[in-house]
Amino acid sequence: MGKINLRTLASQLNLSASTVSKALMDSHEISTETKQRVHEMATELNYVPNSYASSLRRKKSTTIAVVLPEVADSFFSLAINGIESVAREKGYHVLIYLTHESFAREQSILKDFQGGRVDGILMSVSRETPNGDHVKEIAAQGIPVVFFDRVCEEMDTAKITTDDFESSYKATQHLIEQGCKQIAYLSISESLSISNKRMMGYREALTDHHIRQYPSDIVACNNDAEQHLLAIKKMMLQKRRPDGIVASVEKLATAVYIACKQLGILIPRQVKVISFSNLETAAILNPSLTTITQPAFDMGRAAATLLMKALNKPNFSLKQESLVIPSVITVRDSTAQD
Amino acid sequence: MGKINLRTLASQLNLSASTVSKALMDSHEISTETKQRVHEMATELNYVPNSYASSLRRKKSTTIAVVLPEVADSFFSLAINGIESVAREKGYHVLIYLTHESFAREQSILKDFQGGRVDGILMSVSRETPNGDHVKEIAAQGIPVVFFDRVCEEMDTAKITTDDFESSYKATQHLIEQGCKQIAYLSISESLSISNKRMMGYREALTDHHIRQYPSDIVACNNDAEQHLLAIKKMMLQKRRPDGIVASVEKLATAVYIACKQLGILIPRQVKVISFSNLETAAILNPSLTTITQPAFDMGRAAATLLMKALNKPNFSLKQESLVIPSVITVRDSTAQD
DNA sequence: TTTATTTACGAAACCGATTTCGCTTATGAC
DNA sequence: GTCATAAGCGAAATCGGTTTCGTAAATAAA
Repeated sequence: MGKINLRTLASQLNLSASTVSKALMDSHEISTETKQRVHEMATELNYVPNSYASSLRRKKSTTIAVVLPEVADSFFSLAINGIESVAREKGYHVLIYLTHESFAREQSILKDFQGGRVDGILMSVSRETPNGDHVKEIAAQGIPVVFFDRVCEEMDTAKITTDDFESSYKATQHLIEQGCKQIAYLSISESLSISNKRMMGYREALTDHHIRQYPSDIVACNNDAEQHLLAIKKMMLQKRRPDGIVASVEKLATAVYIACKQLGILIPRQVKVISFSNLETAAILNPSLTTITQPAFDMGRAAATLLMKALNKPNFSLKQESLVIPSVITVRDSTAQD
Repeated sequence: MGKINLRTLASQLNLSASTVSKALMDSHEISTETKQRVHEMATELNYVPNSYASSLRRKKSTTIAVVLPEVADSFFSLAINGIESVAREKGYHVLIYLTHESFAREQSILKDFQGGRVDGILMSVSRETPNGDHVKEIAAQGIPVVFFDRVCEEMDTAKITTDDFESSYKATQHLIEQGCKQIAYLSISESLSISNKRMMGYREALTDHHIRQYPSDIVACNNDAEQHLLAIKKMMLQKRRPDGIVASVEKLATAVYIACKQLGILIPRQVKVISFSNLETAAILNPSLTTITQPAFDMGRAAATLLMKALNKPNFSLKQESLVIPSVITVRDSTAQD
């Protein structure tokens, strides 16, 4: 039953395979009545075309890849939702690859794409990724790539980001307005553009408000969760303890909360916290968390939409198509004044 | 450059395509030196085999599908992590499909699998799914299916679940021990086995402790987030307001928190809350949330591992391979006594 | 020395849908 | 009535690995 292909279907109809194929593709070469007959028989026999044969012949797979560090993160899971929603609209399949922040994995994943497995790629690079050589290699094969959030600056293709610098600036400014005198920045990577842009926004805000900067106020959290917690605790136990913290990603905000809870440090009385975050629970945390909410779903949608354009419009270039969607700061209790 | 295939590679080596193919597959038919030469040339020319050609001929794609309701949920995202970790180990690719709780989508997704796109399927059915007919149809084509968490009871295949009944029983019992007299259960579906099993555990605990049950204590939350919130608020505003709540999924716990916040109802003083949840923020919520933590990552791993076995061991049957991994209750402040 | 077997490789079929090209018949133009 | 065109369909090539089968040379068995 489950083994009927184009040829067996054709023989049932006393037609040739080519005719049936054309009929199913609604070719003008085929008469309306034949198309009718073909469709009826196809549904009757429950014919489903073999996707690999089709992909092989047409050299396209209606499949896109999403390459990202992890999925257990509100930003990424929402972005995937956005991506999937447009992929489904357009009849595309979505392959998901997790790098777990490993550059080596990212490389081997991209390498595999040279086999034609996917028509296009959406990606958010790993924390370790030092450059875009591996991406350039497959882009050179004519496979379109759209970055979202964590981009490769050097690559000349579409990038969907949020206003990292500006929102980080505003976040820092908010802390200053709330009375913070010594503000720490929790970074996730030295090489990641978003981390650096957010750091620049933070720095510029400090400079503009004539607040002195200490190297120890920038804490690198480029390892696993346990290391983050240790680094944060260490920071909170030093003599010059910060009274404000800008966390560059969601994970670090929860780490700060846990660290403060363990150390008995009160938020926001002793330290105020603001974070880039898409946590659904932000409003019900103890205390509720002031967030810089990134437009995760929309970024996913925008990235996927651009990729679809690149795939379906022959001479559409991604080069000039970068897009910045602003984040929204939602003030809550974690940055409240006494 | 990026267009070299087996034949061009072969011609560079003055060998036939078949020889090169066998050499790359490490066939015993080929001499060691020839294999050496082939491999060297392959890496030099950066040869990557076309995955569709291979899949077509071998009738297998080293690709599995994961079909689930959504990804913006801690349980599912952690499960995906588990799945992906074993898929990667075994060299499998992972296609992700989101049903968004729609049965129609689930059907059309499964239908497409009849085209041979995937070798096996991991799935967690939608809230609406009334039966397993659509799954049976593709299982009948010889494609192995493993369910995780939200299973189709009627299907005779492997199912990875947690101890829904028992942990729900214990959760309810915990509320009773903490002094609750009227306990509500928030359901997500009438048809979903996990929702019903959890409800049965809840009921049996009430019965065993001689607590009278009212129909209004079981609140169906089978719609979108706004509807959940409304239903919960309505429940909390009725005369017989519950003093304890068992939430069957994570989403509903956050809805309860938000509802209580909006209504000025205090947790745990006025109502105690326990929920099935994998929220990383459970410990830092206000108040911290008592959870039934499901072994999400391990369930994903177990499901994927079984599927791999089914795919690679010819006469391995999934029928007797169901597995129950227990959940862990972590008591926190949301169920504290005064 | 002859026959049997192994080794190492190539030619060609194959997977199943798509697409080019060609052929026949019907229709239209003049 | 003749020639051009279009409509409708089929044969066969094609996509690029994989696999079967065959063959020549080398080695072993007799």
